[in-house]
Amino acid sequence: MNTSPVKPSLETIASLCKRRGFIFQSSEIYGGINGFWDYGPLGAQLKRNIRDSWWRNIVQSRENVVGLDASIIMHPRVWEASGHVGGFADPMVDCRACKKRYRADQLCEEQSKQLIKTATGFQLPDGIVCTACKSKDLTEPRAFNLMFKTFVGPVEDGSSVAYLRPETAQGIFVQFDNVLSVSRQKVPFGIAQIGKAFRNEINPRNYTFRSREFEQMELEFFVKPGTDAEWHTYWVDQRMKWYQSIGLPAESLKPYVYPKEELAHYASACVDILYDFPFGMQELEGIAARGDFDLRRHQEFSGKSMEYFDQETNEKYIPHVVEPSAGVDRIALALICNAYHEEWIPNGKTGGDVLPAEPGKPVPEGYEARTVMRFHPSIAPIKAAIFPLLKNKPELVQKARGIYQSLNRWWPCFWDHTGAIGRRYRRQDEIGTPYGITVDFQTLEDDTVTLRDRDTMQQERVPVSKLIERLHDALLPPLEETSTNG
RNA sequence: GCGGGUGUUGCUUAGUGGUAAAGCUCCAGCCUUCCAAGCUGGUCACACGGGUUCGAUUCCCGUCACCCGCUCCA
Repeated sequence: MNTSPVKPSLETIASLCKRRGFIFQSSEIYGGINGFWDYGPLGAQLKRNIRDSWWRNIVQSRENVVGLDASIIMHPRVWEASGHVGGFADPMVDCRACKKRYRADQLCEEQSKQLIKTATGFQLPDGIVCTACKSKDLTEPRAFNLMFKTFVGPVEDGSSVAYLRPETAQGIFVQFDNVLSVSRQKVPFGIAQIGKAFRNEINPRNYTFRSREFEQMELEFFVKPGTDAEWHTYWVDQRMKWYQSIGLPAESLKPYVYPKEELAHYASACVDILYDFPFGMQELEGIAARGDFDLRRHQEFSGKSMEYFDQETNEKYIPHVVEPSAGVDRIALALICNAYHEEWIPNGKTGGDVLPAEPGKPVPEGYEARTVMRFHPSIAPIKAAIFPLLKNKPELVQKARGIYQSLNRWWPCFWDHTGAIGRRYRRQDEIGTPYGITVDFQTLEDDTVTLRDRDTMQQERVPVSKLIERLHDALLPPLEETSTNG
């Protein structure tokens, strides 16, 4: 049932997220801080569910993938080896006349000149002009270092400089040998990690989509050289299936296959998985075949061997890697956007069908508005809400309370006894709780409750003794395909 | 970073050079035998910092944040 023909605006989404406690602005009482966001009670639970689903799919259900939790701050040489210290600091030039901005090296290259490197930074050679307006009034090249810099220890000098990791992947590469030696894995196998990463984005935008602090879920899957392409295809397929398993419809997702000229020099293939956000098709995840670039670089920079000995073929090689790298916050935002629906439902007297709400138009006579978040039950923050039909009847309240406490042991549940029952259902609709359980007078006679479905608003009577089983089945994540073990 | 817009309570809005109103939400109570009903009461706001002024939420300047477009996107 799709009842929102028109995509909600980002503002509508942000308003609901704040109102219901999914997402707040960071440091809001101080005016906020650009590029940082906090997750409220429901957002924290939603993110937890995303991480759990990913971990279950990538690590728990696969014999040949193991987990890791590396530190955020690593030895600064890690970022020299990874290329982030150099590559993350592209000097930029602004045109004072027409306000265009360029990468200094690209601007020089266009005009067949060479960017001059100085002791302190960069300098434009003579004769460089703005491509757009031909003005010579350009700013000096300014380095935008996109890594957050900090100092380890109390003394802030050059020898104590360190960086907040701009990606979690390097922690995996750096521990490759340790993990290999303790996990009894053989190529092909993977190491997975979830954690925070930090990038000093020039221009954070689109709500939480491009933030300066964000959370990644990354898998480095190590394969025998020459098998990169087939494993890359495999992981693209696996990842597309996972997105659908958490409730993103196939038609809202699109793989973007990088053409050769857009690939990094060491990569043999890269596919982004895009989601149809209110602000356009944007990436949730990138799946790259990176060859042996990372392990080889760390071998060079550390002087430690990253070679793997393949006992079956008696070969020694540095494994190649396929890297599915996903953003938790982007997935959370996609799930929220996808879940949001407004509809007009007939009130009791009128009857008739549920209508999709038309933005900006008044609710028609005989109908009332409903906002409902249609999260997939397996990722909904709250799984069930338990209500006594009336709060001034102690026997109902007591019975319902007992049911709440028994279900609460298994899932995040919500207790609500205030106001009319309809109001309580609607409240839960707006936070996407898939099930409402109501204790009424019949419950006291036959020990059944009503189980109300969020999407259809239909109710059925279920024996209290069957509730856990019913919810268990309904909330189970879809069966996921995990055939990496061959 | 550039240009445009916005900023009054949780949300949507009103309003004023003399410190602010309403609806919804929320909370408490009453009532209520299944979909935002009703009654009574209650909490909560002029983004931040300067300036002008006897007095600024209102006028001026600056800052911050968010939205849109451009730019950027390792």
